[in-house]
Formats: sequence, C-alpha cells, structure tokens
Amino acid sequence: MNYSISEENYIKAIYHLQGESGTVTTNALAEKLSTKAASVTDMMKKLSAKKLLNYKPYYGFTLSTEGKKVALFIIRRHRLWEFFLSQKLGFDWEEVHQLAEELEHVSNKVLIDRLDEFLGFPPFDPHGDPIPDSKGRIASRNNLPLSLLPKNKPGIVCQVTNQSAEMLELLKHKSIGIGTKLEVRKHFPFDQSLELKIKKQIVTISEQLAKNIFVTYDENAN
Amino acid sequence: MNYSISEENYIKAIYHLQGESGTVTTNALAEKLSTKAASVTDMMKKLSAKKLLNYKPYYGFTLSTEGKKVALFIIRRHRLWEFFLSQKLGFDWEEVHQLAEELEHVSNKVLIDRLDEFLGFPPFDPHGDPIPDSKGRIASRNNLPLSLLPKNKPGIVCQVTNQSAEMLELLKHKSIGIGTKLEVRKHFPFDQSLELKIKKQIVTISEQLAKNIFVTYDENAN
DNA sequence: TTTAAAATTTAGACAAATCTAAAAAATGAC
DNA sequence: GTCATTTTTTAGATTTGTCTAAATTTTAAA
Repeated sequence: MNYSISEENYIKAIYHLQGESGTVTTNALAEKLSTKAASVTDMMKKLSAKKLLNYKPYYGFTLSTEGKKVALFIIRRHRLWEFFLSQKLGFDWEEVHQLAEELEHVSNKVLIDRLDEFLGFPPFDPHGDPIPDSKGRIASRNNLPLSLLPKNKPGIVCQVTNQSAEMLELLKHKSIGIGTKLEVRKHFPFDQSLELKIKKQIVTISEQLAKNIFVTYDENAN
Repeated sequence: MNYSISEENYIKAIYHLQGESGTVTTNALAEKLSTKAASVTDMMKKLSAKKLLNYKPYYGFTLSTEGKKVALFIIRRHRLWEFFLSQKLGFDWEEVHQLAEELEHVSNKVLIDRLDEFLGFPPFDPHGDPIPDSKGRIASRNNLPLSLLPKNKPGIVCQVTNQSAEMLELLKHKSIGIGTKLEVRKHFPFDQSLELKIKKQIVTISEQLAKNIFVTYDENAN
C-alpha cells in the first residue's frame, strides 16, 4: 500500500498517458519521465509484480484496476496541494504544478482528507482539472466550452485550456477564474463575441477567448 | 545547497544531540536514527566532505557553521508544518510531529516563506519550540516556568514540557495553549497553587501543572 | 602499564533506481 | 514474405544508503 517516490511518478505518468484505456509504450513513458527505455522496463517489471500493471513484454502496459486507484490518490494529493498553494499561499497557476510535484508524495491519508476539508472540498484544481474525492471518485461533469453554453443558463468556469501569460492577463482583467459563475446574455453572430453576466456586471469576450474557457453547466438548473 | 532526505535527517539529529556545542558520538547518533554505527560513519564522511561537519575520526563530530545553518532551515520547515497541521488542519499536538517529518523535506524556500506568512509568522510551534525565521534566526526568549513568573506580569505560554494525554486534557479544560496570554494573580504558599488571569477569567492551577508550563515574559513590559 | 571491553571504522555485500551497450522482438518498406 | 529499422528487453555497471562481520582505536579496570 506504500510506494516509493519513483514508483509513484511512474504510476502517475502512465495514468496521464493512457487516458481512456489506451496502451502506453516504453518509449513514450521514458520520454515523459525524462529517463531511458531500459529504466522503464525495469520499473514496469516491478510494478507488474505488485499487480499495478497489465504488462505484456514488447506490447506496452496499462494500469490495472488497483493501479488506477493508486494513480487517482496520487493525483488527488497533487491537485489538493495545487489548490492550497494557489488559494492559500497566493502562488500563480504556473508555479503550483512544480511545487505540488514534491508535496504529492507525502501520502498520509488522514492528512490529505483534512487538507481537503480545510480547503472546502474543492472539486477542481487551479488548472480546472477535477480533484478525486477521498474515495478516489472524480466528479463527473458536464463540461463544455463557454462558446457553447446555452443563453441564460448559469455556468461555472472549471477549466482554461490555454495558459499563456497573455491569456491569464486577459482573464484577470475580466475577473474570470476557476469557479467564476457566469451566464451568456448575448451572442453576436457577426464575430461570435459574447456578452456575459458576471456578478451583476456585463462583460464582453471574443470568440477566441470563449473557446478556451470551459464551464460546468447543470441542464436542470434554473 | 540541496541535500537528500537521508542527509537532512542526519543533520537534524546531530543538531538536536549536540545542543549547545557538545560533541556527538557515533553510537548516540546511530541510536537516535535507529540505524547502525557503520552507517553513521559512512554518512559522516559524506557530510564531512560537504563541509557540514567538524569530524575527527574516533572523536565524534559537531556541525560546522554551515551545517548549523542547514539544520536551522530544516527545523524551520518542520516546525512551520507542525504549526500548520495543528492550527489549520486541527491535528493534535502528538500527531503533528510524525506528519511534519515527511513535509519538512519539501525544501523550496519561497514555499516555506509563503507558508510562514500565511501562518502569521508564528514564533513557536505547537510544542512551544521556537521557529527559526527566514534568515535562520531563532527568537531569543525569556523563557521560564509559569511557577516563577512574577505576579501581575503578562506572560505568553510558549512551551509545555509534559505532553501526556492527561496533561493535554487538563490544559484544554483550562483553555491554556501555546500562545495563551496570562498573568499570575495570586500565589498560595500552602500548596504552591496559582490563580491566573486568562482572558478576563480567573483560573486556578496546581504547582505540578505550573512547573510544566513555560512562558515568555518581557521584563520591560507593563 | 598492560589488557579486556567498548566504541568506531573499514571491508565487503546488498537493494533500489538508474545508466550504457548489446541482444532480441516487432514493424513496415519493398 | 524478407530484411532493415525501430522498439523493447537483457546484461552488466554505477550511485546512494544501508547492513554484517572483522579490524582498529580508545577507554578504563586491575
């Protein structure tokens, strides 16, 4: 039930690479972890022996059910620390990832659950990625680009796909961030620009921006 | 400037063992770290090569000036995390030490400085031990047992030497904790019991309890 | 002051995680 | 379908931190 930092980094990397059950290759994993293929093979044998992987030599690997569970808990820790660093210590979005890489390996379950509680059980990290709950479940969400949000339906910003400094500057200026509640009020077909209501303010944004902002939206609400 | 977890644990242990410049022996350190004397000798050679130690074979070792500096930063991280765990996440005094043992090795300086700020630059950890500041300085303090605090002089609880569950229960009941401001109002020679003023309340405590509570006190105040 | 006991260091081995170089297997171009 | 290329695995070495057992040094008792 306890894994080394190295093992955890491999598990997490496989999780991210395999996405929705695709198979991960040795070279892809080596690249992702900035290591060599031979090292990957060694570790795969080890994780395989621990039943965290489905591994067939020469044919890549996927996480076992248990492996996925472990990955979700590592990701939970990572994203909670990211939220903490951003929300409580005031770090910028770009800075939190690197710092959380270290903190995520502190794995005491009670500590993480208390941290979660302290932060108010946030469903998304500062990048808008969902945070698994204490049972490893990820909030299923109705996630769509702001450009497709129906008119006059409240949405909550949950993800921003482009994280360039320019984009962040613009978002800041418009008071849009993860968790911001908004509604589309008008849609101008001429340039696909949108008028939004954000906290009783009317704000205009371009199509380009709207495409990069994702919102959760409850079809039954309102 | 960056040390492994193992190196950090040795440095910290030496710091605690050497106290005010005493020399530390191989066996004492092995005992403290639950390891073997041979392992200690190996590590001492390594730390010595890195100029963190004054080491004369067969005659023990002390931290160099640089070594002490490193130790103080490790201790700073440990105690800040202890404070965080206790104050923000609601862990008990007895629990925080073990958890902080892991967190202390996350060593990004900016992270720790921001944590310090977030916590309000606490001068003492939940056990009452002083927290080195961002330059590695420890608050010099006028530290004495509550039983010796002059009458009507405000003191601040900074350390509790007995940490038994029974003692903690009693302290909780009397609303006494690290940081609590109090004054001695009466001293009864019959049983050496004390009457204190704590937040406008009058509280009675036994001699035994008073001897285990340490306070900082500013001779010039009031 | 000699010598037995205790403390410390050295020597050699091992596990984890990594690497390079070589061998083996799979792939795809013809 | 064969064969060169690419991918993956194996073999053997290295580093870090640890260990046991043996050798060395210090200490303290007679």
